[in-house]
Amino acid sequence: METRGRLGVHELAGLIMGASEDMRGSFEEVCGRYELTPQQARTLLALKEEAPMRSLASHLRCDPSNVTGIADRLEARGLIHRAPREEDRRVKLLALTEQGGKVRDELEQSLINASPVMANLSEDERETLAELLRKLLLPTGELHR
Amino acid sequence: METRGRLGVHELAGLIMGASEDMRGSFEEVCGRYELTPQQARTLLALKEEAPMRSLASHLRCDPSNVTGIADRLEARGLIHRAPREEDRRVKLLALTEQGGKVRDELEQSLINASPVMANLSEDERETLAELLRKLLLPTGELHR
DNA sequence: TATTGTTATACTCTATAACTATA
DNA sequence: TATAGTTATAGAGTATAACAATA
Repeated sequence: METRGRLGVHELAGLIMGASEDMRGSFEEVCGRYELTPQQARTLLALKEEAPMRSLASHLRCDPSNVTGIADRLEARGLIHRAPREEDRRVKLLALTEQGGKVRDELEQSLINASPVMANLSEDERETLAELLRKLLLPTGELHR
Repeated sequence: METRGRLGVHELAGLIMGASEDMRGSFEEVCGRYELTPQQARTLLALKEEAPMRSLASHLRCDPSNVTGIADRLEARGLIHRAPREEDRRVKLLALTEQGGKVRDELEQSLINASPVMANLSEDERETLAELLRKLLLPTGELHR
Protein backbone atom coordinates (compact mmCIF):
# COMPACT_ATOMS: atom_id res chain seq x y z
CA MET A 1 0.00 0.00 0.00
CA GLU A 2 2.93 2.38 -0.65
CA THR A 3 1.17 4.20 -3.50
CA ARG A 4 0.59 7.76 -4.74
CA GLY A 5 4.02 9.11 -3.81
CA ARG A 6 3.08 9.40 -0.14
CA LEU A 7 5.98 10.64 1.95
CA GLY A 8 7.68 7.78 3.78
CA VAL A 9 8.15 8.43 7.46
CA HIS A 10 11.75 7.31 7.20
CA GLU A 11 12.41 9.63 4.33
CA LEU A 12 11.14 12.65 6.23
CA ALA A 13 13.10 11.58 9.29
CA GLY A 14 16.23 11.37 7.17
CA LEU A 15 15.62 14.83 5.76
CA ILE A 16 15.04 16.29 9.20
CA MET A 17 18.12 14.64 10.63
CA GLY A 18 20.10 15.84 7.64
CA ALA A 19 18.88 19.40 8.07
CA SER A 20 19.52 19.20 11.77
CA GLU A 21 23.08 17.98 11.24
CA ASP A 22 23.62 20.74 8.70
CA MET A 23 22.48 23.37 11.16
CA ARG A 24 24.62 21.86 13.88
CA GLY A 25 27.66 22.00 11.61
CA SER A 26 26.97 25.55 10.54
CA PHE A 27 26.39 26.56 14.16
CA GLU A 28 29.63 25.04 15.39
CA GLU A 29 31.61 26.54 12.55
CA VAL A 30 30.37 30.04 13.36
CA CYS A 31 30.94 29.53 17.11
CA GLY A 32 34.54 28.62 16.29
CA ARG A 33 35.06 31.94 14.52
CA TYR A 34 34.36 33.70 17.82
CA GLU A 35 36.33 31.17 19.87
CA LEU A 36 33.13 30.18 21.61
CA THR A 37 31.96 26.66 22.37
CA PRO A 38 28.37 25.89 21.36
CA GLN A 39 27.16 26.14 24.96
CA GLN A 40 28.96 29.43 25.51
CA ALA A 41 27.37 30.75 22.32
CA ARG A 42 23.90 29.56 23.35
CA THR A 43 24.40 31.28 26.68
CA LEU A 44 25.32 34.60 25.06
CA LEU A 45 22.39 34.33 22.67
CA ALA A 46 20.00 33.63 25.54
CA LEU A 47 21.29 36.62 27.48
CA LYS A 48 19.64 39.19 25.21
CA GLU A 49 17.91 39.82 28.51
CA GLU A 50 19.49 39.02 31.86
CA ALA A 51 18.57 35.63 33.30
CA PRO A 52 19.05 33.58 36.49
CA MET A 53 21.56 30.76 36.21
CA ARG A 54 18.78 28.29 36.98
CA SER A 55 16.82 29.42 33.91
CA LEU A 56 19.91 29.18 31.76
CA ALA A 57 20.45 25.59 32.87
CA SER A 58 16.94 24.74 31.82
CA HIS A 59 17.38 26.55 28.50
CA LEU A 60 20.70 24.80 27.87
CA ARG A 61 19.18 21.48 28.91
CA CYS A 62 21.94 20.71 31.35
CA ASP A 63 22.37 20.36 35.10
CA PRO A 64 22.56 23.70 36.97
CA SER A 65 26.01 22.77 38.27
CA ASN A 66 27.36 23.06 34.74
CA VAL A 67 26.28 26.66 34.36
CA THR A 68 28.82 27.65 36.99
CA GLY A 69 31.73 26.66 34.75
CA ILE A 70 30.23 28.07 31.57
CA ALA A 71 29.56 31.37 33.32
CA ASP A 72 33.06 31.35 34.84
CA ARG A 73 34.66 31.15 31.42
CA LEU A 74 32.46 33.80 29.84
CA GLU A 75 33.02 36.06 32.83
CA ALA A 76 36.79 35.53 32.67
CA ARG A 77 36.64 36.84 29.09
CA GLY A 78 34.66 39.88 30.14
CA LEU A 79 31.56 38.92 28.14
CA ILE A 80 29.11 38.58 31.03
CA HIS A 81 28.86 39.45 34.72
CA ARG A 82 27.02 38.01 37.72
CA ALA A 83 24.82 40.01 40.08
CA PRO A 84 22.62 38.75 42.92
CA ARG A 85 18.93 39.50 42.47
CA GLU A 86 17.83 42.06 45.07
CA GLU A 87 14.58 40.37 46.14
CA ASP A 88 16.26 36.99 46.59
CA ARG A 89 20.00 37.02 47.01
CA ARG A 90 20.30 33.29 46.39
CA VAL A 91 19.62 33.96 42.71
CA LYS A 92 22.49 35.14 40.51
CA LEU A 93 21.46 37.05 37.41
CA LEU A 94 23.75 36.77 34.44
CA ALA A 95 23.91 39.73 32.07
CA LEU A 96 26.00 40.74 29.08
CA THR A 97 28.75 43.31 29.48
CA GLU A 98 29.02 45.98 26.80
CA GLN A 99 31.61 43.87 25.01
CA GLY A 100 29.47 40.76 25.48
CA GLY A 101 26.55 42.55 23.87
CA LYS A 102 28.65 43.37 20.82
CA VAL A 103 29.89 39.81 20.48
CA ARG A 104 26.37 38.46 20.96
CA ASP A 105 24.93 40.63 18.20
CA GLU A 106 27.77 39.90 15.77
CA LEU A 107 27.43 36.21 16.50
CA GLU A 108 23.71 36.29 15.86
CA GLN A 109 24.17 38.05 12.54
CA SER A 110 26.89 35.60 11.50
CA LEU A 111 24.63 32.67 12.35
CA ILE A 112 21.89 34.13 10.17
CA ASN A 113 24.28 34.74 7.29
CA ALA A 114 25.83 31.27 7.50
CA SER A 115 22.50 29.45 7.57
CA PRO A 116 21.88 27.17 4.59
CA VAL A 117 18.31 28.44 4.74
CA MET A 118 19.41 31.86 3.63
CA ALA A 119 21.60 30.47 0.85
CA ASN A 120 19.26 27.90 -0.64
CA LEU A 121 15.70 29.11 -0.22
CA SER A 122 13.82 31.91 -1.92
CA GLU A 123 11.94 34.56 0.02
CA ASP A 124 8.62 32.77 -0.57
CA GLU A 125 10.03 29.42 0.45
CA ARG A 126 11.43 30.94 3.61
CA GLU A 127 7.98 32.33 4.38
CA THR A 128 6.44 28.88 4.01
CA LEU A 129 9.18 27.34 6.10
CA ALA A 130 8.57 29.95 8.81
CA GLU A 131 4.89 29.04 8.96
CA LEU A 132 5.70 25.37 9.37
CA LEU A 133 8.27 26.09 12.02
CA ARG A 134 5.81 28.21 13.98
CA LYS A 135 3.44 25.29 14.06
CA LEU A 136 6.26 22.97 14.96
CA LEU A 137 7.24 25.10 17.91
CA LEU A 138 3.74 25.73 19.25
CA PRO A 139 3.95 23.71 22.47
CA THR A 140 7.42 24.94 23.32
CA GLY A 141 8.10 26.82 26.53
CA GLU A 142 9.93 30.06 27.13
CA LEU A 143 13.07 31.18 28.94
CA HIS A 144 13.04 33.50 31.97
CA ARG A 145 10.35 32.71 34.43
CA MET B 1 9.94 49.90 4.72
CA GLU B 2 8.83 47.00 6.95
CA THR B 3 5.47 46.62 5.21
CA ARG B 4 3.24 43.87 3.81
CA GLY B 5 4.01 41.32 6.51
CA ARG B 6 7.36 40.47 4.90
CA LEU B 7 9.23 37.91 6.95
CA GLY B 8 11.97 39.51 9.02
CA VAL B 9 15.31 37.81 8.69
CA HIS B 10 15.69 37.81 12.44
CA GLU B 11 12.30 36.24 12.93
CA LEU B 12 13.10 33.37 10.60
CA ALA B 13 16.49 32.95 12.24
CA GLY B 14 14.79 32.74 15.61
CA LEU B 15 12.36 30.14 14.33
CA ILE B 16 15.13 28.07 12.83
CA MET B 17 17.23 28.26 15.96
CA GLY B 18 14.20 27.33 18.02
CA ALA B 19 13.44 24.35 15.82
CA SER B 20 17.06 23.34 15.84
CA GLU B 21 17.22 23.50 19.63
CA ASP B 22 14.02 21.50 19.83
CA MET B 23 15.45 18.80 17.65
CA ARG B 24 18.68 18.80 19.61
CA GLY B 25 16.73 18.35 22.83
CA SER B 26 14.57 15.61 21.42
CA PHE B 27 17.64 13.89 19.99
CA GLU B 28 19.53 13.97 23.28
CA GLU B 29 16.53 12.77 25.24
CA VAL B 30 16.12 9.72 23.01
CA CYS B 31 19.87 8.99 23.07
CA GLY B 32 19.67 8.97 26.84
CA ARG B 33 16.99 6.28 26.78
CA TYR B 34 19.50 3.98 25.10
CA GLU B 35 22.39 5.13 27.31
CA LEU B 36 24.10 6.52 24.25
CA THR B 37 25.83 9.87 23.94
CA PRO B 38 24.84 11.93 20.89
CA GLN B 39 28.08 11.07 19.09
CA GLN B 40 27.69 7.37 19.84
CA ALA B 41 24.14 7.54 18.49
CA ARG B 42 25.23 9.38 15.35
CA THR B 43 27.88 6.73 14.83
CA LEU B 44 25.38 3.88 15.09
CA LEU B 45 22.98 5.67 12.75
CA ALA B 46 25.75 6.24 10.21
CA LEU B 47 26.73 2.57 10.31
CA LYS B 48 23.66 1.37 8.43
CA GLU B 49 26.47 0.40 6.09
CA GLU B 50 30.01 -0.29 7.27
CA ALA B 51 32.37 2.68 7.06
CA PRO B 52 36.07 3.50 7.57
CA MET B 53 36.86 5.40 10.74
CA ARG B 54 38.18 8.28 8.64
CA SER B 55 34.79 8.71 6.98
CA LEU B 56 33.05 8.60 10.32
CA ALA B 57 35.26 11.38 11.62
CA SER B 58 34.27 13.52 8.68
CA HIS B 59 30.60 12.66 9.14
CA LEU B 60 30.78 13.44 12.87
CA ARG B 61 32.71 16.63 12.15
CA CYS B 62 35.46 15.80 14.59
CA ASP B 63 39.14 14.95 14.50
CA PRO B 64 39.89 11.32 13.49
CA SER B 65 41.63 10.74 16.81
CA ASN B 66 38.28 11.05 18.57
CA VAL B 67 36.73 8.22 16.62
CA THR B 68 39.08 5.80 18.37
CA GLY B 69 37.49 6.45 21.75
CA ILE B 70 33.94 6.52 20.45
CA ALA B 71 34.50 3.21 18.66
CA ASP B 72 36.21 1.75 21.74
CA ARG B 73 33.15 2.42 23.87
CA LEU B 74 30.66 1.11 21.32
CA GLU B 75 32.83 -1.96 20.76
CA ALA B 76 33.11 -2.59 24.52
CA ARG B 77 29.31 -2.72 24.61
CA GLY B 78 29.22 -5.18 21.75
CA LEU B 79 27.40 -2.82 19.38
CA ILE B 80 30.06 -2.57 16.67
CA HIS B 81 33.25 -4.33 15.61
CA ARG B 82 36.40 -3.28 13.75
CA ALA B 83 37.84 -5.12 10.75
CA PRO B 84 40.77 -4.10 8.56
CA ARG B 85 39.86 -3.53 4.91
CA GLU B 86 41.42 -6.28 2.79
CA GLU B 87 42.78 -4.08 -0.01
CA ASP B 88 44.40 -1.66 2.44
CA ARG B 89 45.00 -2.95 5.91
CA ARG B 90 45.63 0.53 7.30
CA VAL B 91 41.90 1.19 7.02
CA LYS B 92 39.62 -0.11 9.78
CA LEU B 93 36.02 -0.65 8.77
CA LEU B 94 33.45 -0.26 11.51
CA ALA B 95 30.30 -2.34 11.24
CA LEU B 96 27.31 -3.04 13.45
CA THR B 97 27.08 -6.33 15.32
CA GLU B 98 23.74 -8.10 15.30
CA GLN B 99 22.89 -6.46 18.62
CA GLY B 100 24.15 -3.12 17.32
CA GLY B 101 21.84 -3.41 14.34
CA LYS B 102 18.87 -3.97 16.62
CA VAL B 103 19.76 -0.99 18.78
CA ARG B 104 20.39 1.19 15.72
CA ASP B 105 16.97 0.39 14.24
CA GLU B 106 15.13 0.87 17.53
CA LEU B 107 16.94 4.13 18.07
CA GLU B 108 16.02 5.37 14.62
CA GLN B 109 12.36 4.52 15.15
CA SER B 110 12.35 6.21 18.55
CA LEU B 111 13.89 9.35 17.04
CA ILE B 112 11.17 9.43 14.42
CA ASN B 113 8.43 8.95 17.00
CA ALA B 114 9.85 11.57 19.35
CA SER B 115 10.20 14.22 16.67
CA PRO B 116 8.01 17.30 17.18
CA VAL B 117 7.47 17.16 13.43
CA MET B 118 5.47 13.99 13.75
CA ALA B 119 3.43 15.34 16.65
CA ASN B 120 2.60 18.79 15.35
CA LEU B 121 2.36 18.64 11.57
CA SER B 122 -0.26 17.11 9.31
CA GLU B 123 0.65 14.74 6.50
CA ASP B 124 0.38 17.54 3.92
CA GLU B 125 2.47 19.89 5.99
CA ARG B 126 5.12 17.25 6.40
CA GLU B 127 5.17 16.81 2.64
CA THR B 128 5.72 20.53 2.16
CA LEU B 129 8.40 20.54 4.83
CA ALA B 130 10.13 17.62 3.13
CA GLU B 131 10.27 19.53 -0.16
CA LEU B 132 11.83 22.54 1.52
CA LEU B 133 14.34 20.39 3.35
CA ARG B 134 15.35 18.66 0.13
CA LYS B 135 16.13 22.05 -1.38
CA LEU B 136 17.91 23.08 1.78
CA LEU B 137 20.15 20.05 1.66
CA LEU B 138 20.94 20.17 -2.06
CA PRO B 139 24.62 21.11 -1.84
CA THR B 140 25.33 18.67 0.97
CA GLY B 141 27.85 15.86 0.55
CA GLU B 142 27.59 12.18 1.33
CA LEU B 143 29.19 9.72 3.72
CA HIS B 144 31.36 6.77 2.60
CA ARG B 145 33.76 7.65 -0.11
C1' DT C 1 13.37 22.91 55.72
C1' DA C 2 13.70 24.15 50.81
C1' DT C 3 16.16 26.42 47.08
C1' DT C 4 20.20 28.65 44.45
C1' DG C 5 24.49 28.30 43.25
C1' DT C 6 29.21 26.13 44.11
C1' DT C 7 32.58 22.51 44.55
C1' DA C 8 34.45 17.81 43.86
C1' DT C 9 34.44 13.77 41.05
C1' DA C 10 34.35 10.86 37.14
C1' DC C 11 33.25 10.21 32.27
C1' DT C 12 32.75 11.74 27.34
C1' DC C 13 34.06 14.64 23.59
C1' DT C 14 37.31 17.92 21.67
C1' DA C 15 41.78 19.27 19.01
C1' DT C 16 46.85 18.90 18.86
C1' DA C 17 50.92 16.42 18.48
C1' DA C 18 53.75 12.33 18.51
C1' DC C 19 53.59 7.59 17.50
C1' DT C 20 52.80 2.72 14.92
C1' DA C 21 51.60 0.07 11.04
C1' DT C 22 50.78 -0.13 6.34
C1' DA C 23 51.18 1.56 1.71
C1' DT D 1 57.43 9.44 2.09
C1' DA D 2 52.44 9.56 2.85
C1' DT D 3 48.18 7.91 5.08
C1' DA D 4 45.00 5.40 8.72
C1' DG D 5 44.53 4.76 13.12
C1' DT D 6 46.35 5.07 18.04
C1' DT D 7 47.99 7.21 22.22
C1' DA D 8 48.86 11.05 25.38
C1' DT D 9 47.46 15.40 26.95
C1' DA D 10 44.75 19.31 28.26
C1' DG D 11 40.40 21.86 28.08
C1' DA D 12 35.29 21.87 27.97
C1' DG D 13 30.72 19.83 28.91
C1' DT D 14 28.05 16.29 31.44
C1' DA D 15 25.47 14.33 35.68
C1' DT D 16 25.75 13.12 40.59
C1' DA D 17 26.38 14.16 45.23
C1' DA D 18 27.72 17.03 49.09
C1' DC D 19 28.07 21.75 50.55
C1' DA D 20 27.30 27.02 51.57
C1' DA D 21 24.31 30.88 51.69
C1' DT D 22 19.83 32.54 51.65
C1' DA D 23 14.96 32.11 52.06
